[in-house]
Amino acid sequence: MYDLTPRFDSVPFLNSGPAAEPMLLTDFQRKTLEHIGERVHARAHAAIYDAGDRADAVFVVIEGVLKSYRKLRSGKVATSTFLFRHDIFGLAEHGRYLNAVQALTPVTLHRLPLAELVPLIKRDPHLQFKFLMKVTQAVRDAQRRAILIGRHDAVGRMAMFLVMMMRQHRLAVGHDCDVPLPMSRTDIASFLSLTSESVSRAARGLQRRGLVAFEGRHLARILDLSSLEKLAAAV
Amino acid sequence: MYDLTPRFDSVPFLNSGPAAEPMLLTDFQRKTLEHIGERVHARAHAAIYDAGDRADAVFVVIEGVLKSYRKLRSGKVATSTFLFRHDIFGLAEHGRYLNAVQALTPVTLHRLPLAELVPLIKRDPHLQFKFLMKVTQAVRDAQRRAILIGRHDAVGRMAMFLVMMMRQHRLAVGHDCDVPLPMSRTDIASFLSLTSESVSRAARGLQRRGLVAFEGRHLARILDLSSLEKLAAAV
DNA sequence: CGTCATTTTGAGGTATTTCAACGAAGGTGG
DNA sequence: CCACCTTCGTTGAAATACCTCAAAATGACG
Repeated sequence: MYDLTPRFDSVPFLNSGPAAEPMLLTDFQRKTLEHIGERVHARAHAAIYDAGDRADAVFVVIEGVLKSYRKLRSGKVATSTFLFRHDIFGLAEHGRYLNAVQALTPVTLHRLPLAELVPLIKRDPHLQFKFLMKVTQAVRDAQRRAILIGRHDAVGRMAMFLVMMMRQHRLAVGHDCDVPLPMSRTDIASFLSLTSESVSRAARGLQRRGLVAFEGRHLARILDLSSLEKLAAAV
Repeated sequence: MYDLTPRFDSVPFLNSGPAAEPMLLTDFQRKTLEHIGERVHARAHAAIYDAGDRADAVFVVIEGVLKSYRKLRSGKVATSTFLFRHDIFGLAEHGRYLNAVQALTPVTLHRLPLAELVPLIKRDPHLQFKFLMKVTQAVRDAQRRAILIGRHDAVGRMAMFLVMMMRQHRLAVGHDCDVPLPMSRTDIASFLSLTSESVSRAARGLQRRGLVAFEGRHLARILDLSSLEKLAAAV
């Protein structure tokens, strides 16, 4: 009647909330994955793979931060996501990676060869379901980012970015007003589809309004969270 | 060692190309899905569900076109995707739909209750894998759209949109220069993160340059495909 | 400690957004 | 079936915001 061919909105499936089925692997699943995978270490600025490389594995971030980006014909780079602990990456099409991935800090990865992973998840539907949840979350994030980029004001986009980074950091560290920004302003700019000049001005604008204090280039101290969130939510 | 908690870049998995494992359902899988699902019909402009509704099913588009959108606090609507034949939708979080979905034309849907679908795909890993491929494709599309919106020129975005619609149409009809546009200019505008005025001007600009001829509001005749694609690719 | 890339700051250009009004289309009721 | 009304779409002119180009300042790295 119908085939599952191309794109689609969204995706479904379950709640994916803290309350619902937690997306934790069971001990057995974890052991199984570690069995087929291998640890990979990389230094800051190291390239994990380039766009167009033959896609033979997916990776799980164990430690460190990376960026996933694409070079456009115009020479600009479009950063699609920043990757943190527990994130998975390796999006491919026609057997080739779609994005390039580069380490921003020293990283430890778990490399899962597709030749082993695909048969494994085809044998273990519950493990596959964890991956399905992860991919679903990726769709949610991508939609959120599309809304973010749709905004036309630079400071609003910067505010949303800081809130994103804060949430990301809190998942790991808990409540904290100091948000580390491992990426460069240029990276932030390409993620927000702005020029680095606009990012600089937006950051200065937030600081002038007393919402954030930037200490150096890799730390943002949130001073007025509620105002920042109000600004970020004012889409 | 790590849990599969939140977001991640991308996603992996296989080629998903015409050559590779075709994303067609086997006869058995199709029959199984039809067994748990039910047909749903809706008229044009009918709401399938609203954002925040309890998410208890996902849908497959059998016939017709829909839009998936989100109302923003500012009153603007952000259209996340248009949904065509074979597309799946029903993205949820914490048990609630994230987007609202509305029919643009009369539609026929296949409604798959989660209470039945989830156990089914947990029993049938090969069927689940088809869904995994679909979700992966959604991530690809969302990334592509993010790049699209990142462009700062309205005519370029309009060109990309027309190329997208053309490819979508060709999947169904084959080679054809007449591209139907079931959605309104306002819908296009909110999909491209532009004002409807800008869409109107961009359309007029493309027509003036002899690339496209708009016949009425719901048909675009592609006159100079190569130039249009060149414009769309000039990111 | 010196070099070099990144970041910041400034001024001007250009694009889209806004605001406002007209024209066209679609849907409803008589 | 026609007329009315409401919504959507188009066009014009002005304002705002970002981008571009250029140069100085900061910070990173060997």
